[in-house]
Amino acid sequence: MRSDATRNREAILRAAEELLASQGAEHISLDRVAAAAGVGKGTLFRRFGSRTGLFQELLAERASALAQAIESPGSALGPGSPPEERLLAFLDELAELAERNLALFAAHERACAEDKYRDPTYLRWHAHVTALIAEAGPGLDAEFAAHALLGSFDADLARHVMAEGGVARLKSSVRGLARAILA
Amino acid sequence: MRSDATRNREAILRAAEELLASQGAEHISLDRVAAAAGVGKGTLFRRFGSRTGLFQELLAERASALAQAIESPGSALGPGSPPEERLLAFLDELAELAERNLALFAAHERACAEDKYRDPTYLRWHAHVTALIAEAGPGLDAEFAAHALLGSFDADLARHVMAEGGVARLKSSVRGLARAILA
DNA sequence: GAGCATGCGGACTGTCGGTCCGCTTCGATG
DNA sequence: CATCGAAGCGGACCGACAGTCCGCATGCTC
Repeated sequence: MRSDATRNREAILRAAEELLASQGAEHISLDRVAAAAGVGKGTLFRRFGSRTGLFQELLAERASALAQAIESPGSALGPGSPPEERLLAFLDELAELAERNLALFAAHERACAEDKYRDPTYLRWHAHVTALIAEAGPGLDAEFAAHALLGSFDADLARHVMAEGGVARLKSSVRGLARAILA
Repeated sequence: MRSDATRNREAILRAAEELLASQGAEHISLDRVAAAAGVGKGTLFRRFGSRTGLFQELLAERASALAQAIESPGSALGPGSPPEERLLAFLDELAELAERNLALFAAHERACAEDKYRDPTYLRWHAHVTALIAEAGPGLDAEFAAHALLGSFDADLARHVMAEGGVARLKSSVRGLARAILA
């Protein structure tokens, strides 16, 4: 990749973040993002392919720390801890992530409306949760339960829950659901 | 309402259903619905206000039998039965409804993307499920748990689950989740 | 059958995602 | 440093679509 391309890529991602932060998830058109990045629309599309691609990459970026934490031993999240603990810790982190990136979550959902289950970040999360549920071994459809659990972080639901009670309520409600599933 | 208005209203709803059945949820533009109904676009908008309004009414129509069943005593669904039984019966019915109306569910979701929690049909379902969970009385955030449970009927998730195992799997997975929540 | 509220239709508008292509810039090579 | 091809750029352009508007038609009431 040429150096100007790299620079533009970064500019676009930062512009998108800034618009999400300042305007919320609605009314973020790609024209606007391109303009804010000081870049032509063609450039945006060459880099990211589509609206979907842009928000997927943005989410992947924001989720990368968590993705790493999942795989490195030494915390409650990582391999080595009992599955129950890992799951609860993971969900807590996800709640934090959702709180800090509600607008991004919303925009991402909107952009991935078709093929919601083909987003790489979501797939990783889902595989992780499914594995943990299966490992903890209740007699449930683990794959399904994982989807249901991750559904808690649907942007609208999360916003609604946090509107009364903040992240604390989101975390504790999700933990309650997770415990019920594991029991 | 004038008689031609009533007739057109019906024609629009039937045309929308037919397009959903024949084309799936994507690419159903309101122009197309109006054309298929043999009606001008203005008529459609005067009747239903917006895309959202159209699909909300269509869903309400399809859900009306269930809405009635919920309130009339005499079946497992109705008042008089123990909350657990009522909940499971309700979810079974919802699964049937979802199976028969997958495309409508999808279109409805798309159309209600903003304000998903302001749809009257969803609100009724949610109130019902919340009440039943609260009545069965586990130490859970009933409102939240109801959203999570209803999330099972997200069109994409339902399709995905039914792709391997049909309604039977959807029903049993949802029942499993519901039992876990009530336990 | 006259008068009018109600309703009709479809041309029109503004917005947006995505494409296209002639021009520019980067950076490898000698 | 000069050359040159490949990589990248930008923004005019396109097609689709939700939603509006208004002059005309139609059903209803008296």
